[in-house]
Amino acid sequence: MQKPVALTQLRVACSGCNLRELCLPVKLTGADLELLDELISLKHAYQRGDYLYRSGARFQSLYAIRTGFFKTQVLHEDGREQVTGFQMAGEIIGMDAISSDSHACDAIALEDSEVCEIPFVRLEELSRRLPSLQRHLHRILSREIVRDQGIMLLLGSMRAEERLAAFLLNLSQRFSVRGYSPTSFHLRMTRQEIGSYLGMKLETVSRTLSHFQAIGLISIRNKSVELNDLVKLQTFVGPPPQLL
Amino acid sequence: MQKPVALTQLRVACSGCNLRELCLPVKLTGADLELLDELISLKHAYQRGDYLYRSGARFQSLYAIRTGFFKTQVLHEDGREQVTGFQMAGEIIGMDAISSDSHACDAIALEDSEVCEIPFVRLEELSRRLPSLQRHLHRILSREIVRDQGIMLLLGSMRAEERLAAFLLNLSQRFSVRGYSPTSFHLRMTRQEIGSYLGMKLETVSRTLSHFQAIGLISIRNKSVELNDLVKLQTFVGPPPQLL
DNA sequence: CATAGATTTTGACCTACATCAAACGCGTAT
DNA sequence: ATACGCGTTTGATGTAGGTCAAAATCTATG
Repeated sequence: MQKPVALTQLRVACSGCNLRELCLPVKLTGADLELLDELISLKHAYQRGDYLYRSGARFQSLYAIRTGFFKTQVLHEDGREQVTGFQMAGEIIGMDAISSDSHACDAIALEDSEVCEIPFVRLEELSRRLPSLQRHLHRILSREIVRDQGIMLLLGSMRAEERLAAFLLNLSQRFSVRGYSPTSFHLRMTRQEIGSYLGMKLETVSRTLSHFQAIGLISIRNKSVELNDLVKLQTFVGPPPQLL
Repeated sequence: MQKPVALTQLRVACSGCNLRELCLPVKLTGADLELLDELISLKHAYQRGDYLYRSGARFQSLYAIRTGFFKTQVLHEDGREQVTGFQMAGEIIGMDAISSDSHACDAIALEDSEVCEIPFVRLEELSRRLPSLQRHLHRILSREIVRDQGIMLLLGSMRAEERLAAFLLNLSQRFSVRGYSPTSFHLRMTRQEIGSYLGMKLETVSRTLSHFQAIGLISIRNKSVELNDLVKLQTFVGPPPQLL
């Protein structure tokens, strides 16, 4: 079931990684960066559908996504699932597991992906020696908290149209930061997964996307989206005009 | 507006605090605990309605709640608000601010409260020297992430009845850990605040509570609740029986 | 302790979204 | 090429919870 194929052990380390600016090494330089390189030597490849980790599994490492796309989900014992996030290159995953030494959610590859393993005990050691790394680790943890709060706002107080608009804009922004087009991209997840993430049914996702397309806001065919008007899309995040 | 009245500077420090087991000092002993004491010397008192901090304010410290009750909320620019949590004694608040050096939410006292200020830079310094403190800080940050994921599950995939049952059980459990009755307590928040937190309108909160009372599950009068059957309440968290 | 304002409850009605169902498109295997 | 299966779209209908409104109750203040 789990297929962590150890990839090239070639030193394609942080110092040479083009995600340096986004990922864990932010602001590290020279000798400090080399110390981090030593720590993060293992790369693993995952195929679409593979689990990076499962809920309940013993916690040992954080993972930095090098390439590809993951989703994280929590399962309620009654079988209901909630997608808690979609992660892309440069993002760190697995932080929920620190609190209990075991993973609190599943992480599943949505396409063929590569991750760097970050043994957490060693990361803690190193961050004791490098204050700037320590600070950055804290920022990453905190950023996750802020992200989650944003999703609470979305789930707790937005309507379906707003949620979907916010979702598309969020993806757009993240692709943009990574040098991809902010207006044209592939959704790696199903309507069902989007729906789970946004607290709505897949049919509602589909209908709402169709509606956006009908009014010319987006063009969508299967998993390819084109955002035709980012500014107008932004106005959909917020109460309908007549209520202002 | 903000009234941080510096309280007694008497050394009512961590080492003598009865929240020691719940709060930041977990597992610290002897000399290490004294180092933490030095750091956390400032106590502040807040009255009901006071802001502990506001969204956008510069980040300097985390806060440990000594006594009282707070809520945190994020405001959407259009005025909608989402309550993101209710915090009680022994809980650490303000961690969302680490990522951007400014607070991402408001924290407001729901009753007269006291907090210990934890200057974050100094906490980082100390946690570089004390691995067990470092680990605990990471756990606290991670625990917040897990908590938020639980709320996502709640908001994204539960019905009103389930959310409210889960909410009451969560409070029950937290009071219990603190030595208070798990079956009889005061809600410090309004129906509106509960509703905001749980993603429903105050009328729905009120109706659902009335319903729980009608079937003998709880007794509620204003803000005093009595949980008459914790086990049965638990069965309300989960899909309705006919779907199993 | 009287009054005003907030909070809560309850009722009647409405709507956004869910549910159920059918048809369609597309990728993959035979 | 054909068929199977999964994901998606679209339509028809149902309902949980929202909205609006009024009454009841609580709380704070002079």
